[in-house]
Amino acid sequence: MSAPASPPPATDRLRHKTVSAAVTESLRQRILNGEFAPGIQLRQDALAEEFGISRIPVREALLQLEAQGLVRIVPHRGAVVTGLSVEEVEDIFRLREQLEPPLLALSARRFSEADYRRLRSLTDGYGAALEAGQVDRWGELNRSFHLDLLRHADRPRSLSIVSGLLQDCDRPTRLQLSASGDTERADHEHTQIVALCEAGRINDAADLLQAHIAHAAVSLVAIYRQAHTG
Amino acid sequence: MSAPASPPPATDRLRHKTVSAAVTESLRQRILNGEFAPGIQLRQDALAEEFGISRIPVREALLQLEAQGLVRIVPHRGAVVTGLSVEEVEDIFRLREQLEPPLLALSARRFSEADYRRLRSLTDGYGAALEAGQVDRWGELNRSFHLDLLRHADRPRSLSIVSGLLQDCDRPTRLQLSASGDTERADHEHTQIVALCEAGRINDAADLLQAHIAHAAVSLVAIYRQAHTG
DNA sequence: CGAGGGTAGATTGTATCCAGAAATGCCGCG
DNA sequence: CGCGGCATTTCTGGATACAATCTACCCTCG
Repeated sequence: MSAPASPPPATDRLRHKTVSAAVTESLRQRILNGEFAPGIQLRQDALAEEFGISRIPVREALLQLEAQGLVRIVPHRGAVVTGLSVEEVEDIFRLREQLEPPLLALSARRFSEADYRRLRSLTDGYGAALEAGQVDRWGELNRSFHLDLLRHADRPRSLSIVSGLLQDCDRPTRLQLSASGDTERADHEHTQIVALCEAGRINDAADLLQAHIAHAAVSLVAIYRQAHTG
Repeated sequence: MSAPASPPPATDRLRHKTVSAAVTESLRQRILNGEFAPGIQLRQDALAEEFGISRIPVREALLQLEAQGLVRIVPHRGAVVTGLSVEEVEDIFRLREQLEPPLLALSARRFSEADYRRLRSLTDGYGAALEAGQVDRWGELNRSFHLDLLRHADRPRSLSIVSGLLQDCDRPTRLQLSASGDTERADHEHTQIVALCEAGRINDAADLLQAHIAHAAVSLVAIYRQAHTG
């Protein structure tokens, strides 16, 4: 679409440093948004023409996406968008249950007033996005919230892993949003976790976080299983 | 592949499907072996000339390595080999302590006689590599052993994460090998873990695995800290 | 003599082009 | 009428060439 025909405009509003990075981000968003469903084959030529660029940045973007696990590249056969099996979804949520609560316990002790303000603004935006029905917005806010909760845990590798898990949760979670109605509970739990941290009840906050993840897991797995069997 | 002298032996005996994959593997091995030390800048042109290929596969290889966390690419400034800080090493071992034992408990119940044979052959090769002083061989064997222990846990994402953790342990662990002498204990612990599994004492095996990882962690962190302060 | 700017070199990022492999369709044969 | 081999066609992988950017050195000016 939108035949660019203008090299200087700095890749529209994406003022990324390189075209590769911009394409990577764009494709990532589109995959997470479901515009590219699992199983879809991404052809380099078509994408390059659509972006108005050469195939080289597209190939590098696909390489990065493969490393993130969003696509799978088979030699000489191209890149296909990956889907998550029920087992993978269960595994991801189990890992989150196992990893996030102890990290929260470490992180919560170092929260400053600015951190609490930021967390509250995220929960507020979360509720607003819910009412406005902005599903894609919600996913990004949820991920930011959970990562912000653990920000001060000072465990770089753990945070990197959790960040990847959250990204992979993001896709199927949007299915849940459209189908299920327990997003208000999630919102309430988010708010309560922050309140417990601020009250110094860190262990209770960690327990609630675990329960929060478990809640999301059960409803999501149920929906996911239903979608795959029906 | 037409021009350069000898097409097939270009990437030694690595008969990978694509040149990119071959270069990726070769560079990965060299970084893990310490041939490319942290902080070293990898220049695309030099690598391309050395391999007798163009820069394109080199770029794609560097992209993949960046995704694996082995190098860091800064736009217009090239790729530098990353090093692990003491905090990262501690974090990685803590994650292994947390993740591997429960996975072993799940996996051990499904071990077949063939699995035990394979595990024993790995521990045997491990000891042989120790005596022969083949440090690089040891790293690969150690990683294979730990992954084989968890192979039947049926947790795809967990295994993928642990695999990454093991790879990152590999580099600093080789420092430990040259300096410390407690590799025999590691070998003994490996053997004992397998024996406990075979005896059906799965919980004991999981406990020993955790202790095994903790042992490696304390000696490695000590050496690592010493190397970084001195 | 030191600091700032400018130019030249090197290095990365991107586009265009060619070769090889895989999928597809067609034709001939059983 | 169905199946297998073969040619075409399409797509990806790689090489070469060009443009943009950063770095480093040197020259000039205060």
